Amino acid sequence: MTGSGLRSGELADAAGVNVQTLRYYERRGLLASPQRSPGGHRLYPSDAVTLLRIIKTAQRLGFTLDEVAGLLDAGRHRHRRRDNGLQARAGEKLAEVERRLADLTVIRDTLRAAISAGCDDLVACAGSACCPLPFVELAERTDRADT
Amino acid sequence: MTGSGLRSGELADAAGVNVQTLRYYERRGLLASPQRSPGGHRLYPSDAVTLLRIIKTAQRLGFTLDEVAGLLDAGRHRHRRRDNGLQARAGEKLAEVERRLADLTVIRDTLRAAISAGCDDLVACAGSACCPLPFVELAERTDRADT
DNA sequence: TTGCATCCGGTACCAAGGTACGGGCTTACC
DNA sequence: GGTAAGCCCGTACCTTGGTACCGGATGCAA
Repeated sequence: MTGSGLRSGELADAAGVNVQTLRYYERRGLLASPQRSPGGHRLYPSDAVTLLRIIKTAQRLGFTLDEVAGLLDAGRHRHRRRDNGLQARAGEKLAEVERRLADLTVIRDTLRAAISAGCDDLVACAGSACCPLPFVELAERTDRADT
Repeated sequence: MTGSGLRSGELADAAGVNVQTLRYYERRGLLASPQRSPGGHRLYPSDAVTLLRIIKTAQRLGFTLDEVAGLLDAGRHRHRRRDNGLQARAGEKLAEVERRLADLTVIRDTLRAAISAGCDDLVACAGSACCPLPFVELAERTDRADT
């Protein structure tokens, strides 16, 4: 009978994730341990698909899995003391994304400048005063373009 | 005598990196194996500081260590067949950074919309038609905000 | 009841860029 | 010469978000 729940493969297919990912999310606390069949197979309620979509959306917005778990928790027990809800966390994440955007913009502009200047050899550039690449200043910054 | 070269700790301090990182870069092929003292200690030429700055700058511009190694190689043996030099690679990296910027911009706008709309619970949002969070569309995209 | 697809738990592995640890040797300074 | 700091190498570990593999058990349909 179809009313008894989704098997892990069915849920994975429906949500577009790997079966292993479901078990991983369960370990990480994002998915509650579902009911089991008498033989021990997981049986998920059908709204688990929605939950997975929520997780994927939040992840897409830049939240880590730990943060997603926190967001889901915050929604469940209404512990929200004004600094705990989605609003607050989205605000922080927005600030983070904006910092990252500003940083990437600097990187983009620097790459453009290097291309315009015709730089074609890093070592030669480092020795010439007219190269736009910031060999000294940027050496201090620790974050990279893919962070 | 100071003319004999920098010891690994001195170079690491001068370049602002960890001593272990020097050995790591050597393994990765970014730093050539330096001369050794009679007892086996590394002795770097003083321009190794510049090389490390170059590496850090390229990294900062979004190149991976493998890519940095390629850039340095391309500069050394003049193998450049027009698609191999810094110009070409910077062009590709620029395109990559621009894609990332566009993507982050979408994320930023979505976060702003969620904040404006007053969303404060992901699960509730997923159930309401008026929430600006793209639970369906974005579920398809595999890349996340930190990629 | 047989056979095949699926699922189980546990563990290992992947990328990327390092960082840490341990046991033992070298170097530098007094 | 003594002592402390520094360095050697090899190896293990870290983060994040999964993915792969294994031997064995289960579910389901014919």
